[in-house]
Amino acid sequence: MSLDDPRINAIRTDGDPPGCGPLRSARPSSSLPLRQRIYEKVRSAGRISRAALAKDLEVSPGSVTPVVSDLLATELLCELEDVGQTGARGRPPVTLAVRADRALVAGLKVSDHEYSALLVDLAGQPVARATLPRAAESRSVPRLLDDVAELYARLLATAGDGPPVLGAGLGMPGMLDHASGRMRWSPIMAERDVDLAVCVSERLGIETSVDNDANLLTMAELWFGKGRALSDFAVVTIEYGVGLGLVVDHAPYRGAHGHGMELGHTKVQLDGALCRCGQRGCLEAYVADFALVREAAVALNGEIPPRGEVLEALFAQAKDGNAAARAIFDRAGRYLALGLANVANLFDPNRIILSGSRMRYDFLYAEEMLAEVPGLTLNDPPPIEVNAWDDFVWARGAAALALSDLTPRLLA
Amino acid sequence: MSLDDPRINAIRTDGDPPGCGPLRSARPSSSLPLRQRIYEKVRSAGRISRAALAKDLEVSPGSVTPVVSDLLATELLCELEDVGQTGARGRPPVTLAVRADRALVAGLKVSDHEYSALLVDLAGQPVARATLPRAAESRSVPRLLDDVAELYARLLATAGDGPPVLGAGLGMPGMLDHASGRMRWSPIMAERDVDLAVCVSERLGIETSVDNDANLLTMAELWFGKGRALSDFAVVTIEYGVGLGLVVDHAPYRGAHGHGMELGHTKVQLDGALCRCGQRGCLEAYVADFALVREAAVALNGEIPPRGEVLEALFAQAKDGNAAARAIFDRAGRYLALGLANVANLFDPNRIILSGSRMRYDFLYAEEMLAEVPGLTLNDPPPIEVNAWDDFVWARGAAALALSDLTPRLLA
DNA sequence: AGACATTAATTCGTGTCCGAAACAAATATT
DNA sequence: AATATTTGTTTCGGACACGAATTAATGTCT
Repeated sequence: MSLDDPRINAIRTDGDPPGCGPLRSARPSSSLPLRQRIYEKVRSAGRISRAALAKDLEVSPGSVTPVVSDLLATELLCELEDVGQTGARGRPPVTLAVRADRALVAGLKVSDHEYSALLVDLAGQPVARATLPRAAESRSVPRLLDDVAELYARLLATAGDGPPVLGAGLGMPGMLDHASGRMRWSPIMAERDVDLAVCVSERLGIETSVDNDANLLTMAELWFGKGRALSDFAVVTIEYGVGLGLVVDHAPYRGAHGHGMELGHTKVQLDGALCRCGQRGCLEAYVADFALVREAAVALNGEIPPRGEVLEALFAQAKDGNAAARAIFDRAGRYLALGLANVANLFDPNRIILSGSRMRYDFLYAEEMLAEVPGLTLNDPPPIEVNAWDDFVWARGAAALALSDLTPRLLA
Repeated sequence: MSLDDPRINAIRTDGDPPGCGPLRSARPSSSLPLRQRIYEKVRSAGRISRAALAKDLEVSPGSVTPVVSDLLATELLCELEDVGQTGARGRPPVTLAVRADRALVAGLKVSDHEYSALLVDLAGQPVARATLPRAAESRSVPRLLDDVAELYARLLATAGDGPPVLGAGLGMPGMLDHASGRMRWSPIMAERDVDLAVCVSERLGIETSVDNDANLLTMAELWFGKGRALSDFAVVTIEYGVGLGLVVDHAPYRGAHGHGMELGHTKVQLDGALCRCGQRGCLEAYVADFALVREAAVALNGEIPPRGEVLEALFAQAKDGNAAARAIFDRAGRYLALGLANVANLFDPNRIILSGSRMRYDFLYAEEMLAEVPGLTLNDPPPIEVNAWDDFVWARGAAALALSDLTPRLLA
């Protein structure tokens, strides 16, 4: 099989490591069956030999061979014969890779204005994408199911014939519990306490996991992004509100109740600015869109641009030297720095990743904002970096969620 | 062997469950060898039959018998024959318990004014205690080692002859990394970056683990306190500063770098009150002793009591109707509530335990302070409770640390 | 060219761990 | 006394993985 063979995962050309998924398994050695550890290691590494597998997993070579043979026989792995280029002495290793074409999983993301979807193979490579505009009045669960089914149908149509789709992940804003599959509440839905995973699984006819959007982003960073090599990190995102995802010991941490972490509603000021949640002093009330927009009228001398363009106009003014506009962003930036510092102080992560769509952090003058953080943390703060993705990150994270839930079933 | 036999752990008379240690093991099933899981389960339960062991650990009864037989043979467990009181049909179960008298571990605590130490048996029951006043000038590592050795000698003298001491735990304020055994920095020491665990192990002649004081308290709650049955909780303490300990999935979480969490230096106000750390707006700068004391002069009309009695005098005045004194405590309480709310928002724990010595939370009018928290969290806050211990909690936590580190060695 | 070193992968014997089920023991109920 | 019920033990077998010896495929050295 050649490297161009579509069955194996494509070679990345950028500096990122190949493969997908966390670089080290979450559990300590010997918790999971060797079969799963080997498969996940191959997927994570992208391409790896048996000998390297044995060394990395700290098992004897004699234990690797039969497991790999079985995985080859069931066509979950394949051998790449023409890798050549040894240069070293000794018998050249046989490179292994996952059979990416054995199955696909779908990642689905519901947001307030648009649905997006991605189909990825078992190596995590996208093979198809689709979007669907969201009708504003679509706030009921039956309607949601219709929309998701439509989105999924479009996705399958785009992909054409191919491997079977064996799992899906679905994400949306709100309080969603991945473990139970329940949606407790969502800002874009009227109902509460819905068994969303069950409903969607039945409607789509495939096993579906659900999670909230901040956790999707965290999964995207853990599986495909800058968090793959880190044991403990935090993901902060600014979209509708301020979201937070945590990774503890290479695994996503969802708290005791399974809902998300609420960085956006941590209090940064007693009796501070009013927040959408009805409380005062929330970080969101200083950093989120609505917080900036509500002050924009002053800076723009009452010339309110059409809805949806306020931030852009304000940003242009700030760059143009408008002191009031600049002051708005400055304060938001300082408060965001404070929020990040608090995350660093409370969690002591390896790194904080500001993730999401690009512009948000431009608005906040990321460089200047980040420069404030060291003055607000007791120890040296962890490296903080901005990771800008395209609009399909969320779907990518949902696909990672589906993939991580599918893997045990696939290997069983 | 009767229940009065000193070899088994004493029966608790209060409502707490018997035994010590987390009620569920941190790791998923089958990660640790069954031998260790059984021993820890017996210790955790206090008294338990083989059949119950099999059911609780989800292993077959046939797997339990040989392991227990071996543990009986090596005198790590014992059978209690006269428990009787079956009342039920069928063969009465044979109750097992750990042989508490097989060995002891020491818990040592260094603070700014006093050293305290506790000797506990393998069931976690204290068998001896000792204290040693600390000389103010004692800020060097050699002197610390001398003092700790003296403390340990006193402890052994108090205990008299008995089982061997097989391990010790040592805690002090500052940034201590349990995993590496290093003290990066401590407010009560002049040196930095000391391999403390190695030094103390050599000096005392027994295997010693180190950790910071907030984590000791967390261990105490996890092993002996209200956290035993919880999977995820936070421990907040107010002593010299404001400390935080976290338990994630039944195991203490120490962050990526092994130092403690810095709740006391999370920022609750931009450009707020000046903190000892040199930054502004830290929670500590509103809640810790020094924050209250520096405002006391105003409330006490310049009549400054002798050092060390300021808080008591201020508290008395506040209770007596002094509005200024009351305002000082009120503000501190509100900020503490804010800090607790932030912990709840960021961590989503099962519970938050305010732990430490009793008076601190009286100062802060715990009831009224706690009533503020729900107004500051997005979701319903977790139950928050005050757990008041005596002055030996820290040593107790250090002993728990030693015990948890000793167990694998003991069973090997 | 051929012996040798080196690295990769397989085979095979062994041991550990644990589950399933049959069996033995000790009690209460009928 | 017979039976039901629950606890604990024994035995067999299977799954899993280690480790040593073996086979395989290359580069290096003389």
